[in-house]
Amino acid sequence: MATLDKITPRDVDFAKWYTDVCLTAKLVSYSNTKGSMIMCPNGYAIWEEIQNNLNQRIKMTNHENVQMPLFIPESLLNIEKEHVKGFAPEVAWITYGGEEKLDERLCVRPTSEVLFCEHFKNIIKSYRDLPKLYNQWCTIVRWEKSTRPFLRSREILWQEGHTMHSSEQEAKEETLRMLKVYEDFQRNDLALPVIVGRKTEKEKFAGALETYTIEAMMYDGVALQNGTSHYFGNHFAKAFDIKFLDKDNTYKNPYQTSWGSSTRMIGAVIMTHSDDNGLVLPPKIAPTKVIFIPISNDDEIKNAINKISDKLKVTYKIDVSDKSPGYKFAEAEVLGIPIRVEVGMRDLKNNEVTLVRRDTLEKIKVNVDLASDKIEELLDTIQKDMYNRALKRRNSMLYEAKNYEEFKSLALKPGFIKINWCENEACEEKIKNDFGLKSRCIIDEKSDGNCAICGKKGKVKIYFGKQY
RNA sequence: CGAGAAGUAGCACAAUUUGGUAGUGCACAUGGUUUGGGACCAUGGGGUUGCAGGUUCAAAUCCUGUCUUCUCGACCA
Repeated sequence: MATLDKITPRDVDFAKWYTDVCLTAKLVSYSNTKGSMIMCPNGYAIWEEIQNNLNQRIKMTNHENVQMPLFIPESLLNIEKEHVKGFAPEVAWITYGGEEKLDERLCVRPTSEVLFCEHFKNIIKSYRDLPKLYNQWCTIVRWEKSTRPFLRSREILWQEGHTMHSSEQEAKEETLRMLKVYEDFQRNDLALPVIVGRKTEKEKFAGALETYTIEAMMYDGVALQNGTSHYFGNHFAKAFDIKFLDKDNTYKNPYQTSWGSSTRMIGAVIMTHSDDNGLVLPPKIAPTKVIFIPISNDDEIKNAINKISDKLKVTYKIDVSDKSPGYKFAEAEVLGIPIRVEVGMRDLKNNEVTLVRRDTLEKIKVNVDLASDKIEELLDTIQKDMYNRALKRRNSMLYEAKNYEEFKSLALKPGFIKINWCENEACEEKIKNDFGLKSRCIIDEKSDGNCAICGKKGKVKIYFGKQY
């Protein structure tokens, strides 16, 4: 049964608090291979909720799920030069099959662009075959040097969409459409007030022409990149010789996109919403929305619970273990269950039960007959309140700098700094060297002033911030 | 990958300095009494001290290597 260890307070040691929450809520367990975590039932159930919600959105936008191979032959990976250059330092290689050394090394996919391209080459012949809108849920491997549960691992659970289009414009629209899908999902379901924009040349995906990103700000003001959507143009198509016969009876190379999001989103949810008592889950992705805690074994209590739960349309649990009520309260909080219902004789004398919100720990007494309606209403309220609270906190850590001096005075504060930028990489580099901050994303393709770093003409508005 | 720290039962720690064959609390199991914020009593089970070598009559303890975790840096769609 559950062991509830003390969680290091969030404001004492944020990093320790984070791992304490992950372990105490039994989301993950360390394995004996660095960077490969065991996702325990509590953690995996959250991932399943995320998958269900996001998968539905992916299907609604007409994408089809497929499953591609785990391995990429070295020669295949090498076809697109920029792409290899970006990924080569972090791929894992298979060099032996059983006892035999392989003639050609196999790379464990760090992302699947080349696999999809190789396949698209075979299945795309005509403009009638386009667009191809594929997605897959899978694991990938990137040999990261330092790892942390959910935030950075070597083995990553994610989804990756890969699409091909007959026109540049359609592909660009797809890139932005999926960015919007991620944004809506993260705002509405994960209650994360994300910042959305374009990555700089320096920060974009290896091989992409444009990379768009979903940036979330954690409780401590540090950024977490929570999903990306890439526009590739047709240079992978050219490199892989993917072509289709268009209406005008000429061969053309299709235009490509890809987009991905991973279990890192769970890390973002934890680092945005959780507290010193443990996990706080947004109701929409909480595997269990409601837990009933009978204070004693009286039949009257059981009856009241059944009466309420029978009417509930959301997933619930009844804690019938023989732990003390106080222990059950604490455990429900560690697990982040949005609402717990305390059912005891004292309240039942007035035909009432007590609802306790996980997000605020507020206790609300309600009539037994009205409880189920009230619970479902309260779940919506909690979802909204969690978003608004996170939004308020994030906004309090957004700054703007007009010049280098202002930037310098803000650089050590937790949060993001917005500036006008000339789009010169030297300025981006300078901020990184001077303050250790990297560009998050370009949020406006126009500027309203000079570059805060060099003072030359500004071209765009961009956020800078520290990242996980 | 560089610098630093740690690893003893599920968890937190003791025994390491001075080598002598591992202990406490919580958790776990059984029975009973309890139950509105981490219950109580009784009994019981659980360890090749991360792993591999070495030194020694003898290693949790000393030495070497290695793995994992944590912190800072570098790296990182």
